[in-house]
Amino acid sequence: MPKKQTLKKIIKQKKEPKKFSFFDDVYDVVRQIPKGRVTSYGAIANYLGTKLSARMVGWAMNAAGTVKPKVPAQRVVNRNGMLSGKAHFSTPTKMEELLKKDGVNVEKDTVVNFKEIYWDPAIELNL
DNA sequence: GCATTGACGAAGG
DNA sequence: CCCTTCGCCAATG
Repeated sequence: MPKKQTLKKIIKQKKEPKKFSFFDDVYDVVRQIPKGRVTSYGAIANYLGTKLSARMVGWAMNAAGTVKPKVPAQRVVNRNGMLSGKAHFSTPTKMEELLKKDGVNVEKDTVVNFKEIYWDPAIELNL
């Protein structure tokens, strides 16, 4: 995991032959989310130094299911702890099921005790 | 190449 | 406290 870097720099990298892009970075972080914990798009964006571009994180997740080592996108929710992306899973209930399997209680498309199991990469990975 | 959209988030009314 | 607007930037038409 590289240190914080500006999105512009990441974009620049994207131009490089190297395939390391913003998305790969996002995937990498998401894969490090411990079981039973969740985080938000904004937190990841913040960790990558682009906190104002949380949308890009979500956009990156859009391809999460298409990449090789599948990304546990179910552990990534919006700032309210709502499963905003559940519609993008194979089935609308898949995300919830996966979370519950992780030991995360979900109620009405929202993570219970979200704040308590919240995992912030910028803090946990502390850079 | 401009316009629209999007799994977000903060700020303003 | 709910709703709207704006910023962010890649992808898509």
